[in-house]
Amino acid sequence: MEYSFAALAEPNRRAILGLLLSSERSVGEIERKLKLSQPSVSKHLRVLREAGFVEARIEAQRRLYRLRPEPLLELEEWLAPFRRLWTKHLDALERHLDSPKGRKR
Amino acid sequence: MEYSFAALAEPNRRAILGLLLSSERSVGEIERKLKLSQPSVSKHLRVLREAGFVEARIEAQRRLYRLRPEPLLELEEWLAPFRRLWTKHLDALERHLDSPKGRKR
DNA sequence: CAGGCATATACTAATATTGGTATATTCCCG
DNA sequence: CGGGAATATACCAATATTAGTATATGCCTG
Repeated sequence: MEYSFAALAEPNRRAILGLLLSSERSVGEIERKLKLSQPSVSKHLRVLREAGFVEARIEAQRRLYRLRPEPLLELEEWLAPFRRLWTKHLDALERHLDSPKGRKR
Repeated sequence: MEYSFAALAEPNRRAILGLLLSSERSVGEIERKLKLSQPSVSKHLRVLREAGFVEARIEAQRRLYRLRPEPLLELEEWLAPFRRLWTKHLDALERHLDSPKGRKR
């Protein structure tokens, strides 16, 4: 969890995840699609890999990267408690939380 | 969007959002609950404010901070396309999305 | 097996982020 | 109105992140 948000803070890394959404890709493909330098792509992929967002499959000299769901799922879970903020039933919910039991002080 | 992930990358800032989940809080309350220095809290709040995650209400010398849903909602939306990665009904879902109506291209 | 392709890594310089300390600002209250 | 409380900001030092350039590694193919 700690590394997930940091990994996603970089726009190019989010772009890479977006690319991988449709299919697995080699480093070179990512490089060309996003117009990044090869070392830059490799380094971003490393961060994403260490954070668990992607994994690589080796095919000859290529590395084919694909998404891994886990960290994204955790993101989803982190987000869950905040959903009530924009849920339609906000009013009823708040009234409930403001009831004697729900209050903190 | 650009600033959202960066803002969330910092653990103390996520902790602040967590605190605000239950109710609005003054800077001093946050400071005590999270055991952070006052300037540190103010600075994190600034980042959160500029990214749209919180807003402040002034009450005498206090600033009462509370959550704003917008950036979290955007996060949710950014996440949406990735949901299919962990959805149980993946197979059925894909078949549905591949049907004439659901297709993009 | 030599050359070339695909990818990773080391190193460096530039820039950004964070925490700390000191100070400024605003407002309340006696 | 003077002092103190609550918060913000400026400044600095330490550390982290990023892109770039050069180089290393591994694996095909002729």
